[in-house]
Amino acid sequence: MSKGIAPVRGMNDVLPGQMAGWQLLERVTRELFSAYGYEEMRMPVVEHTELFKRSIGEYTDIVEKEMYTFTDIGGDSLTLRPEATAGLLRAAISNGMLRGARLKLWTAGPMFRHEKPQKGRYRQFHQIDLEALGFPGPDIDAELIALTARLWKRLGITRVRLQLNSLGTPAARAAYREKLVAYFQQHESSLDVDSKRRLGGNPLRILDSKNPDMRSLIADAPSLPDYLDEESKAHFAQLRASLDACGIEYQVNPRLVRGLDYYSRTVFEWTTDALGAQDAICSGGRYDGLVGLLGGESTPGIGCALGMERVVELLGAVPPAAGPQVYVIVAGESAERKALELAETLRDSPQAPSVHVNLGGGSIKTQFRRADQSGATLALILGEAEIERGVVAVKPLRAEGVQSEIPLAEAAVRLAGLLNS
RNA sequence: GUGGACGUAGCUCAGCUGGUAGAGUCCCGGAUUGUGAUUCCGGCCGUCGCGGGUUCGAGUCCCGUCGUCCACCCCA
Repeated sequence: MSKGIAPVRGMNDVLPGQMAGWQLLERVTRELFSAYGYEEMRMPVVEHTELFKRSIGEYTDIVEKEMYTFTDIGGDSLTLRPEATAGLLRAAISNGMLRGARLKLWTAGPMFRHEKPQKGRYRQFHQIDLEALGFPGPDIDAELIALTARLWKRLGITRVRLQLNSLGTPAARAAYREKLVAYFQQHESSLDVDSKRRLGGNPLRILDSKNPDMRSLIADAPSLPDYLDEESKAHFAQLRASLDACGIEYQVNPRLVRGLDYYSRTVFEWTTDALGAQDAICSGGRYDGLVGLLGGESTPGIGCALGMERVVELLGAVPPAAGPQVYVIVAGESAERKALELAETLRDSPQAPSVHVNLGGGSIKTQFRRADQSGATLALILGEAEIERGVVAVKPLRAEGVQSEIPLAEAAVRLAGLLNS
């Protein structure tokens, strides 16, 4: 045996036993998104590096130190997407989908960020992403949030909390940022190491600090809501009124800022107390300037992304898919061919039951154990004795009942009767 | 990127102050001729994460490295 090859750090295999949760999430989101009028689309996993620099922001953690960037054979700088919004907008622009249109779109797939792996944080992770383009008002903001709230309900997830904030227009945000930097510079000596670093890059993130020593300093800092422009205030008030009307609980958190530069006005984040430190399961916001920034006709937009690994973790134990309806036990090598033939005949029949044939041999005892473990409703036993008489033995595995025999020629119909009873 | 804990059969783990690896489970076979639980018997499975060092001798001590987990950081 030669030496094994390890998986790439932070990149996980999803094994058959874990798929039930993923499939449940995928099925429920697909149905729900469609019901709200969102259409699916798919984009490449690789984009030009410039796309992410321009959208996410050159001085964000993601762009500065977390991107999988490489030069391809043609000499282009390409990057494995660290998030979905930029690529989706690029695709909408590239394909001429905007032109004043109102679009509701969703996509899902792997994203890549070179972070230190931790529970709920992986280097390849999966997001489901929703984007609504061309809707300026707070109505879409409210509907999008209502959709996510309904998603948790459908999935049976209860330990979640919604936080909400408005960052205002880029101009208002910039003005606030200046005030904030000035304030923290005055108190630079009391800043911790992380906050000093953030002061130059993303000073708003200082507000998010978990360091208790910073609490009083942060409490006295200029507050973002005081610097909001009138239109943003009105937008936010209408959003809140709509959420109230829909009975969606939320908490306004003036210190909720996002790590991506493109957000404006509404930002929101769903968190849970059930996952440890990586507690954000879905977050997003409005990005009215982003389409223009990427070279498209100025179009308002709002979107959000949910982390599939994290949500699947919250689902807990999802019952596995049902086993086959029948399991064919092959008594003796001489019956192998006939067993395959029988299975194919059954699959050809109008009833088309799900059939597993025992493959790879094994004693009768072992085959019965496999039949039991497969979850099959009925076991069929086919051996030389049965073949000679033109029958197959049938034994119920789940319900009480005795073993019987049915003619091979009528197998499909007779089995259908037994399975329906 | 920083700090801490951990890394022994496919899986869950035991292995005290260093003496040359063990249990349960899983899988396979058997316990009267072709029948799933349980029980019993037998079989299969390990370069003790990897690489150095100390020692007569290391799974057990030291260093490094890789990985996992937790927190910081970041974020979905």
